[in-house]
Amino acid sequence: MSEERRRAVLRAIVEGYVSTHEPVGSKALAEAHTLGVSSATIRNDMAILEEEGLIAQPYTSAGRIPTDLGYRSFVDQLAAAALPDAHKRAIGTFLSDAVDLNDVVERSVRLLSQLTRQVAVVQYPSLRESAVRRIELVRMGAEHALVVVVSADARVDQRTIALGEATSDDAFERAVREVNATAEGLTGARLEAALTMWAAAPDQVPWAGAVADFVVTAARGGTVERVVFAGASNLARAGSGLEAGTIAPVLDALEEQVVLLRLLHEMAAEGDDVSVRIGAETHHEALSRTSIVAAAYGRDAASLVGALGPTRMDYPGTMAAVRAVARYLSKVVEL
Amino acid sequence: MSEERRRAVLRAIVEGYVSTHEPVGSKALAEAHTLGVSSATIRNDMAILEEEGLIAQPYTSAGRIPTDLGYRSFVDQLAAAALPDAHKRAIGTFLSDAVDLNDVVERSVRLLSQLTRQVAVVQYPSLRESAVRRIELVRMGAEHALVVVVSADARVDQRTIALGEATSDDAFERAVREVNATAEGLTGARLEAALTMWAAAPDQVPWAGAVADFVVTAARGGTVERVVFAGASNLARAGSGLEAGTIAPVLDALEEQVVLLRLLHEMAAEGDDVSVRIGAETHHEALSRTSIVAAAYGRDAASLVGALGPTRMDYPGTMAAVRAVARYLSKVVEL
DNA sequence: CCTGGCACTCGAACTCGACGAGTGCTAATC
DNA sequence: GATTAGCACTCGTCGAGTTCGAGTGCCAGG
Repeated sequence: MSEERRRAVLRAIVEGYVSTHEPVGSKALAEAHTLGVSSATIRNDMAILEEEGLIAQPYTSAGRIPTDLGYRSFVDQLAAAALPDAHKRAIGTFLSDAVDLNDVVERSVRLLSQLTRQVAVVQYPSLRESAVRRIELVRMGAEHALVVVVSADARVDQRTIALGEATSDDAFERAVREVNATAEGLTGARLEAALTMWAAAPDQVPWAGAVADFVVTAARGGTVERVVFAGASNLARAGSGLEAGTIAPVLDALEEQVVLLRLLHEMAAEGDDVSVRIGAETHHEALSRTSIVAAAYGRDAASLVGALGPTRMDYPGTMAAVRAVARYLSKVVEL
Repeated sequence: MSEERRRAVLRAIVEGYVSTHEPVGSKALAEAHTLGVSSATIRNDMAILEEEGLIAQPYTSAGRIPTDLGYRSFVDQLAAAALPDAHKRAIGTFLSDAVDLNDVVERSVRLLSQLTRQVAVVQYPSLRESAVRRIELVRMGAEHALVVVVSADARVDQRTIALGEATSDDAFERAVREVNATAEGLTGARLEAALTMWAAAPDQVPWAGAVADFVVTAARGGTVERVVFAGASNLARAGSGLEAGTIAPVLDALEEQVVLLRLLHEMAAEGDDVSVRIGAETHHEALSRTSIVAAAYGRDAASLVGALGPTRMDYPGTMAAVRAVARYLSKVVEL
């Protein structure tokens, strides 16, 4: 039954290449004697694996390295690995005393980058519709004001608006009282209707429309999606395996957010426990030499945590760490 | 008067090296005939400059490159350069429609990284003591609550606190009313006194102390200092001039914040319009191959914007861009 | 189906020499 | 005294040539 041994050969090649960063040859594999066959046999298996497109030779007489497809096959056959105890403890102590959402996200991303030695990525929890709890308006200079909306699910959104023309203190205070009275406790369509009516009142302040608009979008689930990352230096560190030229585009992609967000959304749609994109599977030029391991967390599993690194990464370890951090984040965020 | 010409030679070497990234020799300099003397004369000048420690040879028979000291001397003699019109326009359009403080900072840092083609750094405006305008408490699950403090100067601070034990809705609502009545409009010592008294009241909720503490720190000027950066890819891009191994430590330093903040503080203390640290002047191993150009902005010029790049950077251009962005930021933030 | 053996391939690493950019020094010139 | 022209010298870069060996594919025998 050589089929099974071929899988083992592939696994050995992936593991060997990941740890040494060098093409692995049949002889070395035979001498590791975990396979129990001679190098010649391994060579035959290799020839078949190569034909199947799972491994490749950088040049004629070198050892083999896995292709994207090879990693894929390897990953698909992977049983969930356990996370080292030390790491489990790290997660507990690291995240337990976070003081607010920002802090939770910040700590998570740092932690994950340290556990995986990759670039860690955390998407801010995506938010559901929520009732308005309190609206605050604060003057900034003569012509602007800051609108702060606190939602019932403990979120705070803020935005500056232009007042357009001078507004008396009285009118200002009245607007604050009124908008609170109008919006408090409402959601969705009813909120929108109430606010539109309020803004349209005959002697209303001219900037009431702007306030109403913002309150509605804030209640609808916040303003924009954001992802934060940490551990960028892991890309550049010696032995990351990324050539000098390929790291700048990756950093760009990370900062650009848009690309990354789309990719994370796609991965969320796959619905697996932990989802992996390898090399070209990211469908993005800049990331064609990197892989992403991501897992959903939070209410409705609507947001993602992930780790990004060279295709030649430690998949089992990374997957375990990402999974664990995602679970822990879920606990914290679902409060 | 050869002293003056020697300065010109140094300037030419710096400019040449910055633009070509290659050591510049006496012959090339003579042929550019902006100096009007022969290569032999230039060689003599070079020998003196080398003795003064302003330039160095990578190896015996190569051209010269400026040392940190050489750049320093070059920078100190620099007259303020004008910013290209195109860049001025860019600043206007880029920053004009920011919707809140985060947005302003985010846009600024992006913009500056594009203008300078370096890593841009913006420290969040540091904050002064300010009166409390409104305190909001939102329950999160059974055991936690979020405290939101809106200050009179349009800042919003938030933090989760543990409730310790079950609190009835009535007690919760009463606490909100009371703490607002107690704190509104107050600052500093009076605020602290009022809140301590409130928290110490006989039948007070057990978590009143935590709320009081946080409100006081929030009013005192916010929680922590933060700096954001953008354009990290500029470090890695081909021709940045940083060797492969030196960029990981720089990225680490950027993410670590602490180092960077300390450095920025030191630079702020110098009080110049635009302040420059070159190479080893940063007093930090990881940054010993990079320079930082920074300028203060905001009320009391208490926060900094800056650009960080290889010591071999375009100082006049970078300084002009940093200065311009700092001015613009001041306008926006001082509203 | 596995294994030992063997001829072959091809990149890495090294040596070698030609080349030339750049230098420092000296003596002549303004 | 400052500048210049000339010249011998240094030393890194570049390309060609060479060796070395890891790794391969294939074949014949178990």
